[in-house]
Amino acid sequence: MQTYRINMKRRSTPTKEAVLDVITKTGKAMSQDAIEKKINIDINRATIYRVLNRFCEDGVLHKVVAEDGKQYFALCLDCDNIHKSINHFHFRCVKCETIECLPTEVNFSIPDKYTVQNVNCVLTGTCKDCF
Amino acid sequence: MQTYRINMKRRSTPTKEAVLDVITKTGKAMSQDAIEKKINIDINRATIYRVLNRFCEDGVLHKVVAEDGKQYFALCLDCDNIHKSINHFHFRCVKCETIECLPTEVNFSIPDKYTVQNVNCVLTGTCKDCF
DNA sequence: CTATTTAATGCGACTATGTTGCTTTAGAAG
DNA sequence: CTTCTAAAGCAACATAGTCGCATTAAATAG
Ligand SMILES: [Mn+2]
Ligand SMILES: [Mn+2]
Ligand SMILES: [Zn+2]
Ligand SMILES: [Zn+2]
Repeated sequence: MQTYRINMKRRSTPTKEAVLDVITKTGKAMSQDAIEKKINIDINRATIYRVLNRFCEDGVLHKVVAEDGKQYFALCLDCDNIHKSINHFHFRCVKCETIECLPTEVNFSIPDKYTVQNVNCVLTGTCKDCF
Repeated sequence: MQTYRINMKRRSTPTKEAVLDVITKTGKAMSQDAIEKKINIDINRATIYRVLNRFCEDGVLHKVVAEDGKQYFALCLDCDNIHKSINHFHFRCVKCETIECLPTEVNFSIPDKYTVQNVNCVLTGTCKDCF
């Protein structure tokens, strides 16, 4: 057993605001480079990753790894409201290259003695806008 | 529409045999570097990737991308026999660092106008051997 | 307001992971 | 053996993500 304590000493910085802002406005899961491109101010690559990971630790964002091997970060607001839980499917459109959280819950039964800590499910294809 | 033709002119080489052999014996999904380490003969990195991708094209192997962003390759024999379809869950054990195909089928409903071409579902946690 | 503390940033170096172009090697078939 | 060309080797490249360390700048105390 391990004690887990959320770091409460977060400082509010322009970088954090900008990153969260662009993800919120886009309404999709975004990669580091997509965020960097869409943001007006110049933020270092490593910093963006650190900001994103901090947001994940704090439960503001959640991370998805698509079959392109890249990490995508999406708001967790959707998880609580629209989606049932954090275990929802994600959809990657090969045409518009966007990743979105689906309202579809991931259901599974797991063999005996297995313990699941994380779920990463991505469906790939064509989205409603690119049909 | 595009005509798709499977390349029938595959040659049998020691490399192909060795790669398929180690994957078969391990019985798990393996990454390029794991294969290279476990193989006795010295095979170039790029060659291993090309062999693996060719096997995928030919339906011998299938590829899974885990949340570590790496590609893992597993036998498709299991898909036909043990598993119901190619759309099965995969399990990544954080302790023994192995990835295996689960007999658990992936079921989902997709919103209207979405078309699914590929499914990539990985559960992470502790496997039965590491419990 | 200034001074102090330390979280956050920038920068550079570094580690994979995977791909591609091009030359060389070696299966398969006649 | 000769021919054809798939496959292998090699090197270069691209991208993704991390880490150490110096610097900057929020937060807070005084
Ligand atoms: Mn999501
Ligand atoms: Mn599988
Ligand atoms: Zn789309
Ligand atoms: Zn295990």
